[in-house]
Amino acid sequence: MRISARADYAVRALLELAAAGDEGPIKAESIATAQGIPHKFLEGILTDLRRGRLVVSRRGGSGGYRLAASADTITIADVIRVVDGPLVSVRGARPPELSYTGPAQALLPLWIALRANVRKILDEVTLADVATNRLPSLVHTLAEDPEAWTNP
Amino acid sequence: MRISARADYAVRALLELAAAGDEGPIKAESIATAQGIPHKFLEGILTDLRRGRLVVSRRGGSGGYRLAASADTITIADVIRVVDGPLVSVRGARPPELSYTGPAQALLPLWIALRANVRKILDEVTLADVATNRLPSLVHTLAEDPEAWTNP
DNA sequence: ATTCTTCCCTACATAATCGGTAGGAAAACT
DNA sequence: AGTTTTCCTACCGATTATGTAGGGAAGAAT
Repeated sequence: MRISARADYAVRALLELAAAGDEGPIKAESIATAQGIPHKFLEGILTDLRRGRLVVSRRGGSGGYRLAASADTITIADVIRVVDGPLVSVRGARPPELSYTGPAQALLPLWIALRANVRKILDEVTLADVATNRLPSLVHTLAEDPEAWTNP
Repeated sequence: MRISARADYAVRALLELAAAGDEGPIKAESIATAQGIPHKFLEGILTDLRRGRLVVSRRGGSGGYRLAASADTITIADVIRVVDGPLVSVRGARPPELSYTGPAQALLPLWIALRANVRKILDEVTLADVATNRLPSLVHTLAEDPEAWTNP
Protein backbone atom coordinates (compact mmCIF):
# COMPACT_ATOMS: atom_id res chain seq x y z
CA MET A 1 0.00 0.00 0.00
CA ARG A 2 2.22 2.77 -1.19
CA ILE A 3 1.70 6.23 -2.60
CA SER A 4 4.19 6.58 -5.47
CA ALA A 5 6.50 9.51 -5.97
CA ARG A 6 4.49 10.41 -9.08
CA ALA A 7 1.29 10.68 -7.07
CA ASP A 8 2.90 12.65 -4.27
CA TYR A 9 4.55 15.04 -6.73
CA ALA A 10 1.33 15.41 -8.73
CA VAL A 11 -0.68 16.41 -5.69
CA ARG A 12 1.97 18.87 -4.57
CA ALA A 13 2.18 20.44 -8.02
CA LEU A 14 -1.58 20.89 -8.13
CA LEU A 15 -1.53 22.39 -4.66
CA GLU A 16 0.88 25.03 -5.91
CA LEU A 17 -1.56 25.80 -8.71
CA ALA A 18 -4.48 25.86 -6.27
CA ALA A 19 -2.63 28.28 -4.04
CA ALA A 20 -1.85 30.55 -6.97
CA GLY A 21 -5.53 31.04 -7.75
CA ASP A 22 -6.09 33.22 -10.82
CA GLU A 23 -2.71 34.88 -10.99
CA GLY A 24 -2.18 33.62 -14.51
CA PRO A 25 -0.44 30.39 -15.45
CA ILE A 26 2.46 29.03 -13.39
CA LYS A 27 5.57 27.65 -15.05
CA ALA A 28 6.68 24.08 -14.51
CA GLU A 29 10.10 25.30 -13.47
CA SER A 30 8.56 27.48 -10.80
CA ILE A 31 6.55 24.59 -9.38
CA ALA A 32 9.62 22.36 -9.48
CA THR A 33 11.76 24.70 -7.41
CA ALA A 34 8.94 25.60 -5.03
CA GLN A 35 8.33 21.94 -4.17
CA GLY A 36 11.79 20.51 -4.78
CA ILE A 37 10.70 18.22 -7.60
CA PRO A 38 13.10 17.26 -10.43
CA HIS A 39 12.01 19.56 -13.21
CA LYS A 40 12.05 17.17 -16.15
CA PHE A 41 10.31 14.49 -14.14
CA LEU A 42 7.62 16.96 -13.19
CA GLU A 43 7.08 17.83 -16.84
CA GLY A 44 6.08 14.24 -17.52
CA ILE A 45 3.67 14.29 -14.62
CA LEU A 46 2.12 17.55 -15.80
CA THR A 47 1.60 15.95 -19.20
CA ASP A 48 -0.39 13.17 -17.52
CA LEU A 49 -2.41 15.72 -15.60
CA ARG A 50 -3.17 17.60 -18.79
CA ARG A 51 -4.25 14.41 -20.56
CA GLY A 52 -6.39 13.60 -17.52
CA ARG A 53 -7.96 17.05 -17.87
CA LEU A 54 -7.01 18.22 -14.41
CA VAL A 55 -4.84 20.97 -15.77
CA VAL A 56 -4.68 23.24 -18.79
CA SER A 57 -1.48 24.58 -20.29
CA ARG A 58 -0.31 27.51 -22.31
CA ARG A 59 2.95 27.80 -24.19
CA GLY A 60 5.18 30.72 -24.85
CA GLY A 61 6.55 33.63 -22.96
CA SER A 62 3.90 34.03 -20.30
CA GLY A 63 2.78 30.41 -20.44
CA GLY A 64 2.50 27.75 -17.79
CA TYR A 65 -0.12 25.59 -16.14
CA ARG A 66 -3.45 26.32 -14.50
CA LEU A 67 -6.08 24.13 -12.85
CA ALA A 68 -8.72 22.96 -15.31
CA ALA A 69 -11.45 23.33 -12.68
CA SER A 70 -12.01 24.96 -9.34
CA ALA A 71 -9.75 23.61 -6.61
CA ASP A 72 -12.72 22.58 -4.51
CA THR A 73 -13.98 20.19 -7.20
CA ILE A 74 -10.76 18.20 -7.64
CA THR A 75 -10.22 15.46 -5.09
CA ILE A 76 -6.98 13.77 -4.11
CA ALA A 77 -8.44 10.51 -5.44
CA ASP A 78 -8.93 12.17 -8.84
CA VAL A 79 -5.26 13.02 -8.93
CA ILE A 80 -4.04 9.57 -7.92
CA ARG A 81 -6.30 7.87 -10.42
CA VAL A 82 -4.96 10.03 -13.23
CA VAL A 83 -1.29 9.41 -12.53
CA ASP A 84 -1.35 5.91 -11.04
CA GLY A 85 -4.57 4.21 -12.09
CA PRO A 86 -6.99 2.53 -9.69
CA LEU A 87 -6.87 3.66 -6.05
CA VAL A 88 -6.67 0.14 -4.62
CA SER A 89 -5.75 -3.05 -6.42
CA VAL A 90 -5.02 -6.60 -5.31
CA ARG A 91 -2.46 -8.48 -7.41
CA GLY A 92 -3.01 -5.93 -10.14
CA ALA A 93 -6.78 -6.42 -10.31
CA ARG A 94 -9.55 -4.32 -8.84
CA PRO A 95 -11.31 -6.01 -5.92
CA PRO A 96 -14.59 -6.83 -7.73
CA GLU A 97 -12.64 -8.86 -10.30
CA LEU A 98 -11.31 -11.27 -7.68
CA SER A 99 -12.66 -14.61 -6.61
CA TYR A 100 -11.64 -16.71 -3.64
CA THR A 101 -12.33 -20.26 -2.60
CA GLY A 102 -12.61 -22.16 0.66
CA PRO A 103 -11.72 -20.35 3.87
CA ALA A 104 -10.55 -17.35 1.86
CA GLN A 105 -14.00 -16.46 0.58
CA ALA A 106 -14.53 -13.63 3.05
CA LEU A 107 -11.39 -11.95 1.73
CA LEU A 108 -13.38 -10.28 -1.03
CA PRO A 109 -15.67 -8.24 1.25
CA LEU A 110 -12.59 -7.41 3.29
CA TRP A 111 -10.78 -5.84 0.36
CA ILE A 112 -13.98 -4.06 -0.61
CA ALA A 113 -14.26 -2.58 2.87
CA LEU A 114 -10.61 -1.57 2.76
CA ARG A 115 -11.12 0.26 -0.50
CA ALA A 116 -14.24 1.92 0.84
CA ASN A 117 -12.34 3.25 3.83
CA VAL A 118 -9.57 4.56 1.59
CA ARG A 119 -12.15 6.29 -0.57
CA LYS A 120 -13.71 7.82 2.51
CA ILE A 121 -10.54 9.84 2.85
CA LEU A 122 -9.29 10.43 -0.65
CA ASP A 123 -12.64 10.97 -2.36
CA GLU A 124 -13.71 13.55 0.19
CA VAL A 125 -10.64 15.73 0.40
CA THR A 126 -10.20 18.37 -2.29
CA LEU A 127 -7.17 20.36 -3.34
CA ALA A 128 -8.79 23.42 -1.76
CA ASP A 129 -9.15 21.61 1.56
CA VAL A 130 -5.44 20.85 1.69
CA ALA A 131 -4.21 24.14 0.26
CA THR A 132 -6.17 26.16 2.81
CA ASN A 133 -5.45 23.68 5.62
CA ARG A 134 -9.13 23.05 6.26
CA LEU A 135 -9.40 19.28 6.20
CA PRO A 136 -12.86 17.70 6.53
CA SER A 137 -13.78 16.89 10.10
CA LEU A 138 -13.44 13.12 9.64
CA VAL A 139 -9.88 13.55 8.41
CA HIS A 140 -9.09 16.11 11.04
CA THR A 141 -10.37 13.82 13.78
CA LEU A 142 -8.35 10.86 12.55
CA ALA A 143 -5.18 12.91 12.31
CA GLU A 144 -5.65 14.30 15.79
CA ASP A 145 -5.24 10.95 17.51
CA PRO A 146 -1.61 10.69 18.68
CA GLU A 147 -1.84 6.95 18.11
CA ALA A 148 -2.18 7.60 14.40
CA TRP A 149 1.30 9.14 14.32
CA THR A 150 3.13 6.16 15.80
CA ASN A 151 4.74 3.45 13.74
CA PRO A 152 4.03 -0.11 14.86
CA MET B 1 -2.15 1.53 -3.27
CA ARG B 2 -1.85 -2.11 -4.12
CA ILE B 3 -1.93 -5.37 -2.24
CA SER B 4 0.88 -7.49 -3.72
CA ALA B 5 0.53 -11.08 -4.82
CA ARG B 6 2.80 -12.06 -1.94
CA ALA B 7 0.48 -10.47 0.60
CA ASP B 8 -2.65 -11.95 -0.96
CA TYR B 9 -1.06 -15.41 -1.13
CA ALA B 10 0.26 -15.14 2.42
CA VAL B 11 -3.14 -14.32 3.84
CA ARG B 12 -4.79 -17.13 1.90
CA ALA B 13 -2.18 -19.64 3.02
CA LEU B 14 -2.68 -18.65 6.64
CA LEU B 15 -6.43 -18.92 6.22
CA GLU B 16 -5.98 -22.51 5.14
CA LEU B 17 -3.98 -23.13 8.29
CA ALA B 18 -6.57 -21.34 10.40
CA ALA B 19 -9.32 -23.47 8.91
CA ALA B 20 -7.37 -26.63 9.60
CA GLY B 21 -7.26 -25.91 13.32
CA ASP B 22 -5.30 -28.54 15.28
CA GLU B 23 -5.36 -31.32 12.73
CA GLY B 24 -1.58 -31.50 12.70
CA PRO B 25 0.67 -29.62 10.31
CA ILE B 26 -0.38 -28.90 6.72
CA LYS B 27 2.05 -29.36 3.85
CA ALA B 28 2.99 -26.49 1.58
CA GLU B 29 2.00 -28.52 -1.44
CA SER B 30 -1.46 -29.04 -0.02
CA ILE B 31 -1.93 -25.32 0.60
CA ALA B 32 -0.66 -24.55 -2.87
CA THR B 33 -3.17 -26.76 -4.63
CA ALA B 34 -6.04 -25.76 -2.33
CA GLN B 35 -5.54 -22.07 -3.12
CA GLY B 36 -4.02 -22.31 -6.59
CA ILE B 37 -0.71 -20.76 -5.61
CA PRO B 38 2.55 -21.69 -7.42
CA HIS B 39 4.13 -24.14 -5.02
CA LYS B 40 7.72 -22.95 -5.07
CA PHE B 41 6.65 -19.35 -4.80
CA LEU B 42 4.53 -20.21 -1.79
CA GLU B 43 7.53 -21.88 -0.14
CA GLY B 44 9.35 -18.57 -0.17
CA ILE B 45 6.38 -16.82 1.36
CA LEU B 46 6.08 -19.44 4.08
CA THR B 47 9.74 -18.89 4.90
CA ASP B 48 8.98 -15.20 5.45
CA LEU B 49 6.03 -16.10 7.62
CA ARG B 50 8.17 -18.41 9.71
CA ARG B 51 10.86 -15.75 10.14
CA GLY B 52 8.10 -13.33 11.11
CA ARG B 53 6.97 -15.86 13.72
CA LEU B 54 3.46 -16.17 12.35
CA VAL B 55 3.95 -19.82 11.53
CA VAL B 56 5.91 -22.81 12.83
CA SER B 57 7.16 -25.62 10.65
CA ARG B 58 8.11 -29.24 10.94
CA ARG B 59 10.10 -31.26 8.43
CA GLY B 60 9.88 -34.85 7.38
CA GLY B 61 7.18 -37.34 6.60
CA SER B 62 4.33 -35.90 8.62
CA GLY B 63 5.66 -32.36 8.56
CA GLY B 64 4.14 -29.14 7.35
CA TYR B 65 3.12 -25.75 8.70
CA ARG B 66 0.96 -24.63 11.58
CA LEU B 67 -0.06 -21.23 12.94
CA ALA B 68 2.33 -19.98 15.60
CA ALA B 69 -0.56 -18.46 17.57
CA SER B 70 -4.29 -18.67 17.79
CA ALA B 71 -6.05 -17.50 14.64
CA ASP B 72 -7.93 -14.82 16.55
CA THR B 73 -4.73 -13.11 17.62
CA ILE B 74 -3.20 -12.71 14.15
CA THR B 75 -4.46 -9.72 12.19
CA ILE B 76 -4.35 -9.16 8.44
CA ALA B 77 -2.10 -6.18 9.10
CA ASP B 78 0.36 -8.48 10.89
CA VAL B 79 0.56 -10.63 7.78
CA ILE B 80 1.04 -7.77 5.36
CA ARG B 81 3.73 -6.18 7.52
CA VAL B 82 5.67 -9.43 7.63
CA VAL B 83 5.69 -10.07 3.89
CA ASP B 84 5.61 -6.52 2.50
CA GLY B 85 6.85 -4.16 5.19
CA PRO B 86 4.98 -1.05 6.31
CA LEU B 87 1.23 -0.95 5.66
CA VAL B 88 1.25 2.48 4.05
CA SER B 89 4.21 4.36 2.65
CA VAL B 90 4.61 7.51 0.62
CA ARG B 91 7.56 7.52 -1.81
CA GLY B 92 9.04 4.66 0.17
CA ALA B 93 8.94 6.45 3.52
CA ARG B 94 6.48 6.13 6.35
CA PRO B 95 4.23 9.16 6.75
CA PRO B 96 5.81 10.53 9.95
CA GLU B 97 9.16 10.79 8.16
CA LEU B 98 7.82 13.20 5.55
CA SER B 99 7.94 16.96 5.50
CA TYR B 100 6.12 19.34 3.21
CA THR B 101 6.41 23.03 2.51
CA GLY B 102 4.09 25.81 1.43
CA PRO B 103 0.56 24.89 0.35
CA ALA B 104 1.42 21.19 0.68
CA GLN B 105 1.84 21.32 4.44
CA ALA B 106 -1.54 19.79 5.20
CA LEU B 107 -0.59 16.73 3.14
CA LEU B 108 1.10 15.18 6.14
CA PRO B 109 -2.03 14.96 8.32
CA LEU B 110 -3.87 13.71 5.26
CA TRP B 111 -1.54 10.74 4.79
CA ILE B 112 -1.70 10.09 8.52
CA ALA B 113 -5.49 9.99 8.39
CA LEU B 114 -5.35 7.71 5.37
CA ARG B 115 -3.09 5.29 7.19
CA ALA B 116 -5.32 5.42 10.26
CA ASN B 117 -8.34 4.48 8.19
CA VAL B 118 -6.46 1.60 6.60
CA ARG B 119 -5.41 0.40 10.02
CA LYS B 120 -9.00 0.60 11.18
CA ILE B 121 -9.71 -2.24 8.81
CA LEU B 122 -6.55 -4.31 8.69
CA ASP B 123 -5.57 -4.05 12.35
CA GLU B 124 -9.01 -5.12 13.52
CA VAL B 125 -9.67 -8.11 11.31
CA THR B 126 -8.11 -11.42 12.38
CA LEU B 127 -7.54 -14.62 10.47
CA ALA B 128 -10.33 -16.21 12.52
CA ASP B 129 -12.76 -13.47 11.49
CA VAL B 130 -12.16 -14.15 7.81
CA ALA B 131 -11.92 -17.93 8.04
CA THR B 132 -15.25 -18.17 9.86
CA ASN B 133 -16.83 -15.43 7.75
CA ARG B 134 -17.61 -13.28 10.76
CA LEU B 135 -16.18 -9.90 9.87
CA PRO B 136 -16.30 -7.11 12.49
CA SER B 137 -19.38 -4.97 12.21
CA LEU B 138 -17.52 -1.94 10.84
CA VAL B 139 -16.14 -4.03 8.00
CA HIS B 140 -19.43 -5.75 7.42
CA THR B 141 -21.24 -2.43 7.21
CA LEU B 142 -18.75 -0.98 4.75
CA ALA B 143 -18.92 -4.04 2.53
CA GLU B 144 -22.72 -4.00 2.54
CA ASP B 145 -22.97 -0.70 0.72
CA PRO B 146 -23.53 -1.47 -2.98
CA GLU B 147 -21.64 1.71 -3.80
CA ALA B 148 -18.50 0.13 -2.38
CA TRP B 149 -18.61 -2.54 -5.07
CA THR B 150 -18.63 -0.16 -8.03
CA ASN B 151 -15.54 0.96 -9.84
CA PRO B 152 -15.33 4.70 -10.57
C1' DA C 1 9.58 38.72 -38.74
C1' DT C 2 12.51 37.40 -35.46
C1' DT C 3 13.55 35.96 -31.09
C1' DC C 4 12.71 34.20 -26.85
C1' DT C 5 10.24 31.44 -23.78
C1' DT C 6 7.81 27.57 -22.51
C1' DC C 7 5.45 23.57 -23.24
C1' DC C 8 5.62 19.07 -25.73
C1' DC C 9 7.46 14.69 -27.43
C1' DT C 10 10.55 10.75 -27.90
C1' DA C 11 13.94 8.16 -26.36
C1' DC C 12 17.15 6.44 -23.13
C1' DA C 13 19.15 4.88 -18.48
C1' DT C 14 19.25 2.65 -14.34
C1' DA C 15 17.80 0.57 -10.43
C1' DA C 16 14.42 -1.81 -7.88
C1' DT C 17 10.55 -4.76 -7.45
C1' DC C 18 7.49 -8.44 -8.79
C1' DG C 19 6.34 -12.91 -9.72
C1' DG C 20 8.21 -17.10 -10.38
C1' DT C 21 11.74 -21.20 -11.18
C1' DA C 22 15.57 -24.69 -10.29
C1' DG C 23 18.30 -27.66 -7.76
C1' DG C 24 19.76 -29.55 -4.06
C1' DA C 25 21.03 -29.82 1.24
C1' DA C 26 19.38 -30.72 5.77
C1' DA C 27 16.31 -32.54 8.91
C1' DA C 28 12.71 -35.54 10.55
C1' DC C 29 9.71 -39.26 10.29
C1' DT C 30 8.62 -44.44 8.99
C1' DA D 1 18.03 -46.81 5.00
C1' DG D 2 14.92 -44.50 2.59
C1' DT D 3 11.29 -41.37 2.00
C1' DT D 4 9.31 -37.04 2.71
C1' DT D 5 9.22 -32.39 3.46
C1' DT D 6 11.15 -28.22 4.75
C1' DC D 7 15.04 -25.07 3.99
C1' DC D 8 18.58 -22.45 1.43
C1' DT D 9 20.82 -20.16 -2.45
C1' DA D 10 20.76 -18.61 -6.67
C1' DC D 11 18.83 -17.14 -10.76
C1' DC D 12 15.59 -15.16 -14.37
C1' DG D 13 12.61 -12.36 -17.28
C1' DA D 14 9.38 -8.74 -17.26
C1' DT D 15 7.61 -4.77 -15.52
C1' DT D 16 7.62 -0.56 -12.93
C1' DA D 17 9.70 3.45 -10.71
C1' DT D 18 12.41 7.33 -11.01
C1' DG D 19 14.75 10.10 -13.52
C1' DT D 20 17.74 12.36 -17.66
C1' DA D 21 18.73 14.28 -22.34
C1' DG D 22 17.78 16.65 -26.42
C1' DG D 23 15.31 18.87 -29.39
C1' DG D 24 10.82 20.35 -31.85
C1' DA D 25 6.51 23.06 -31.91
C1' DA D 26 3.68 26.62 -30.47
C1' DG D 27 2.83 30.90 -28.71
C1' DA D 28 4.05 35.71 -26.92
C1' DA D 29 6.71 39.85 -27.09
C1' DT D 30 9.36 43.02 -29.42
